[in-house]
Amino acid sequence: MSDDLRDFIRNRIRADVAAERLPHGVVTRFPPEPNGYLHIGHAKSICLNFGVAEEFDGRTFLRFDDTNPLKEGEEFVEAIRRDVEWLGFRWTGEPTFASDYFRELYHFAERLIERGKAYVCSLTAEEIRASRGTLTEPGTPSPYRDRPTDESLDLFRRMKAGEFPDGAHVLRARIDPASPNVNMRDPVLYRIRHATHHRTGDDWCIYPMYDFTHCICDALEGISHSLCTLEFEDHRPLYDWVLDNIDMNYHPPQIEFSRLGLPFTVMSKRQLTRLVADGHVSGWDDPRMPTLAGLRRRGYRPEAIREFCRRIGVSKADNLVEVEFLEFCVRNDLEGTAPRAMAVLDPLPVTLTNYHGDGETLTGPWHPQRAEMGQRDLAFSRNLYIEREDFSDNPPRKYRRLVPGGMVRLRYGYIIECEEVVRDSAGEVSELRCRYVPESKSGSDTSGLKPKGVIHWVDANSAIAAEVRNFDRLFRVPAPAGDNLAGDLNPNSLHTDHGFIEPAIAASPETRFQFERTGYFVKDSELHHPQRPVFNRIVSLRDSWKPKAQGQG
RNA sequence: UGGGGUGUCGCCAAGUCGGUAAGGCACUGGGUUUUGAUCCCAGCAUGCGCAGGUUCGAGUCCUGCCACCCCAGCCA
Repeated sequence: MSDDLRDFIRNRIRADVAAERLPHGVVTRFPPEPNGYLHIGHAKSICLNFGVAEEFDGRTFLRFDDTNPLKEGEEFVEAIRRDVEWLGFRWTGEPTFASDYFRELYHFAERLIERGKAYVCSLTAEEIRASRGTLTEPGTPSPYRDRPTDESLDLFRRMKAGEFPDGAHVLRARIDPASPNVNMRDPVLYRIRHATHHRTGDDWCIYPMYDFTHCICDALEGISHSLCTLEFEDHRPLYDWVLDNIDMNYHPPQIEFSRLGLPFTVMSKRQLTRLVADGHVSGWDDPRMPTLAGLRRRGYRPEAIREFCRRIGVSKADNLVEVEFLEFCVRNDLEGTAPRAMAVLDPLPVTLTNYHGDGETLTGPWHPQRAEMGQRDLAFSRNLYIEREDFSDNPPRKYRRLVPGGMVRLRYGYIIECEEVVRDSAGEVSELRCRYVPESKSGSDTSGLKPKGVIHWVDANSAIAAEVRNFDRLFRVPAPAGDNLAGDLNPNSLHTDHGFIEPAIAASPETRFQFERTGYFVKDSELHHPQRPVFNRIVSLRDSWKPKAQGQG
C-alpha cells in the first residue's frame, strides 16, 4: 500500500519481511486497559498498529489488558470498541482479553515455580518496597526467596483457592534482588485480589501483573511486533525474561516509540478522569477534551485524526506537537468536504432603506470550488443581520469591511452603502441604515462598482436563531501542573454566541458546515434540533489579516 | 550519585555501505479569488546538543562532556 511512510518501526518491519523472519506475517495488537476513554495519544498507537498491519497485509488484534479488576469495567470496553471503529479500523476476529488467558497464565506460573524461577513471598507490600532498595542502592533478598519449591507451589495453589486475604502473599519471579534495573529485582507476578472482575466474575481471586501477562498474551496471539511506548523500555528485559523461562517457542520483539505530546491539555487517564469527576467538563465527550469521544463531538472527522497521526510520524524523541498542526489537519480535511453557508454569530441589524417589496430569493453554491455539491436558496429582504465585527466607524488601516459612507458586497447578494448609523441610549451601534444598489445583484452586476470587501449576512425574517458554542484550549498553560489542575484551567474555554443561521443549514442533512469567513461548525450530536439549532465550533478559519496595532477599531 | 532512553530549522520529522542536510506545520513575500478562506509561486539549517579525534570527505565512525525524559505500584 503506502510505502511512503518512513520511520524506524516500519523500516524494521520491512527488513523482517525482506529477510522472511515472519512465519505468520505481520501481526500487531492495540492493547488498552479498559479503565478510561481513549484519547488522541491512543490514536497515534492505534494508527501505528493497525496502519502497519494494513500496509504489510497483516492482522491486528484489539486486546483488552484487563488484569486489574479494581479499575476496569464494561463501560470502558464498549467506549473503546466504539472509538477504534469510529477511527476507521477493524480488528481481526472478536476483541480478545487478557482475562481470556487467565487459565494458561496460571499454568505458566506453576511451571515457573516448579523450575525454581518463582516463589511465594509473604512480605507485606511495605516490606517488599523497603527491601527493593532504591534507584542507586541494590535491594536485599526476601527472606522467602529460598522457600522450598513444594511450599511455594502449595501456597500458590491455596492463594488461587482463596484461602488467604488480599496482601497475604504474592508470587515473585526469582531474578536478581540487586539488579541495577529495579524492574528485575524479583518483580511481583501475581497478587491476591478478592474482587469481582468485569468478565470473569468471581472465578479468580489472584490476578497476574502486567509484566507477566502482556508478553505471554503477545506470544500466544503470535504478535510479530509488540509496539509500546517508551516508558516500558525498562520492562523489556522482564518481557524477555518471562518468555525465556516458560515453555514458549515464540518470542515477539518489544519495540518502543515515544508518546504524543500536546500542549495546553492533559493526556493521562488519571487527570482526564479527574476533569470529569470534578465537573470541570461536561463528561468524557466534552468537546474540549482530547478524548476521541470529545474530538468526535467537537466535530473532528476520523480522517483528520488519521492524517494528523500520519503526519507527525513515529520516533523515539520526546515531542510536543503544536496544536496548530492538529488544526491544520482538521481544516485541511473540512476544506474539501464541508458545505459552505452563512451564519451571523454576533448580529447587527441592517435596514435597506431603498428596498421595497416582499423580498426575493437568491442562490449560492454549497461550495465555491465544488459545483457538484449543488446550491441552496438564500432569502433576501429589507431587513438583514451582518456581523457586528464587519462594521466600524473607527476602522484600522486596511479595513475592508463596512464603514460609514462606505460600500461592501453582501456575499451572493447586492452591494450596499452605509448611510446612517443608529445608536442606542448607551451609545452602542444598534442598527445600520443602508442603501442597496439594485443593479449590483450577484451574477448580473451591471453597476460597475468594485467594493474592496465582501461580508456574510443573513435575512432577518427567515433566519433561525442558533446557539453556537466556541471552544478554546482547556488549559491556559502549556504544561498543566499535575497537582493543581483546576488552577491551570482556562476560564474562557467556552464562549457561547447567540446568532442566526440561514434556514438551509437547519434543513440540510449535513452535520458539518463552514460558516463563511468564520470557521467550521458541527451540529451538536446531543443538543441540536432543527428548530433549536446548537452548533459547536470545530475550528476557526485561518486568518492572516492582522490589523496594524495602532488604530484599534 | 544506579539503570534505560533521547538530542537534525520555532514545531514534527526523513536522512541506505561515511560522500557533501527530504518533506510537512508555522512564518515571510507575491499571484488568483464575490470567504482577509482555499489554491498557486517564492523564501526559510554552510548547519545536524557541545568539544576534540579518525578520514580526501562525518549528522552519519571514535573519545569526552552537557541537557532533557523514564524507572524504586501487590497500576498498566
